[in-house]
Amino acid sequence: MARAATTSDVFNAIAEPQRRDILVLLRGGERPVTELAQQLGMTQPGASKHLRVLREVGLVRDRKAGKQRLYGLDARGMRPVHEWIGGFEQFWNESFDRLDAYVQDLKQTQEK
Amino acid sequence: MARAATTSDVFNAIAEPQRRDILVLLRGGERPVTELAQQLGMTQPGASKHLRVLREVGLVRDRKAGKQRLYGLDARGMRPVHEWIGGFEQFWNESFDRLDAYVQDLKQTQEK
DNA sequence: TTGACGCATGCCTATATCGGTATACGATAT
DNA sequence: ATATCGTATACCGATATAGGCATGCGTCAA
Repeated sequence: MARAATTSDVFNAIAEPQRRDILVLLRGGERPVTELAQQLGMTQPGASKHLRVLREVGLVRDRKAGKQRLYGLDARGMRPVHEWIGGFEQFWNESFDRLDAYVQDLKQTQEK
Repeated sequence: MARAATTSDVFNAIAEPQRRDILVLLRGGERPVTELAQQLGMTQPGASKHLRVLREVGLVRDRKAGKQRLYGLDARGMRPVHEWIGGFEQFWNESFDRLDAYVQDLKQTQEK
């Protein structure tokens, strides 16, 4: 078979470092494509493509403003990710019996 | 050029649905590869490959147990993701001036 | 109308997976 | 030593990107 589709999946959309950078920039407010491209050191077509992916998963919205097209953040789409990750929160705070046991075990089983 | 490397990047590791499923299962405790593969309806080699990725980014740990190899969750690696997403939390709760303005604008600009 | 500017797309290449199958490896049991 | 079980890997095929370049389209100014 092949790879899983990336678009239309928020988890995949934010898996790209450059797309994360775009989202961070957009926290500061709407920005035109060219400005984003410039600030992130990427080509205009490159920025447009990433923005397209972000738009398709609903993380950004765009509106026309004269010749420009302003992109703005719509962070609501990140909620599912936040919730999914939140389901693991207790696991990184507690010092697990299981984890402890594991660590103890490592000292002996360690293949190095 | 090409695609960005997926391994050694937690964001990419959890971008794969099956890998997320594995992580969820592991919240219930350590599991041998075969059991994971079976419960998730994937082949054993398939499970092993995903586990390898998860191991490389530090989300799971393994230890030998006789003939078996038990995989356990190490959720600490998810913290960076949680924190990054958390940086957007205020943006999905507030009803933005910017977002409001945008919505208003949509009603007119809407290209449909 | 003609230009210039801002963006989106199409096309093309290289590459990183994902999945499946076959197989090699390590450990336990006979 | 040999067979068997549990896993990890090698190999292969199909495909979805990420990026770069060229180009098309829409908007505003002269």
